[in-house]
Amino acid sequence: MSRTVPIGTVSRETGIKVPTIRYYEEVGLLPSPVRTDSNRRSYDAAAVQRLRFIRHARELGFEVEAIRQLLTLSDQPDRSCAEVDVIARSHLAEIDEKIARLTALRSEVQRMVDEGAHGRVAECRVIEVLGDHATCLHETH
Amino acid sequence: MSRTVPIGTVSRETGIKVPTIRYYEEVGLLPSPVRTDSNRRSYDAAAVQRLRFIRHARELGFEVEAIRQLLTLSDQPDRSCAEVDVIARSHLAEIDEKIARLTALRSEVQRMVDEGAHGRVAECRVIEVLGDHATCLHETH
DNA sequence: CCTACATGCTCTAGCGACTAGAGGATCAAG
DNA sequence: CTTGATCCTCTAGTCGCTAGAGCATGTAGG
Repeated sequence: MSRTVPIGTVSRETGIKVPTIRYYEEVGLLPSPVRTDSNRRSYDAAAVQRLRFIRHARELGFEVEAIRQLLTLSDQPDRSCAEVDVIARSHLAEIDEKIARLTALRSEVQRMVDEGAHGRVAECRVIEVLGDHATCLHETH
Repeated sequence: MSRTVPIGTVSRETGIKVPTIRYYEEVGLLPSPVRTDSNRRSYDAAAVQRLRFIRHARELGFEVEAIRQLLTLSDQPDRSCAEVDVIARSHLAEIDEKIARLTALRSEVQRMVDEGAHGRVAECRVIEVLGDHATCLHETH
């Protein structure tokens, strides 16, 4: 029927390393593919698509568990949409928090660089700055 | 001379868990403190300050290795400022990249939520969206 | 003074999400 | 037919912790 390809090709096409693909299979993100006579994994287009999805989701910060949930839901697309929405929304909140923290960090480090930059002073401010001031982030987690 | 306190107190004061403090000692972020007669760690104010620095730096996304560098430099504050500056600047670049990726992610997931939200369609778009579109981030790392 | 119980110690093992390497089989090209 | 790339399984390592076992101390109440 449709062409199937070996794991190295899939790796090249998806940008996911070979051992990582095997790892995804092991932890149940990717169904075990058919094997050739000589026991080699052989993937079809659907598997490649699924891996592409996994890759993007990982790149975008989803944890493997969240991806597993999304994939499970999408595999049985009935009572799914609402649940997917919940997962996506909670992830959205996470993202917003990460961005907020990183933005705070940015200005903190920027200040370090700015203040440290005029170079003369024997004692650099960096440690003080991080030791004393970064209190604004204390209860953010 | 100055009062020294046990590890539990330090933990409470810094918000770092006891095993984590011992871990930081093990990996060389924190010098081994003096011990009491009964072999218990006893920390002075400097150690607490150093731990506070470590905590903030970790919270702000510095890796342990970067923190080690910063602390090493600040321990010998001569030829240090320029180097600290280099480290801080390279971290600044990292942060900017992270923020950029997360912002892209945010709109991606937002779109997922928006498009998925009108609920009727039996087949949710989420997987497609992540599988096909997120290509904008491909070569960013 | 004795008993609880909290706190400390060391040591080992586990987590997530990979990554690297050993040691061996198989394939495709020259 | 040999070379080199690719594949297989398996084990162990990475980072930054975290949890637990099993034991030794410290502190407070009765």
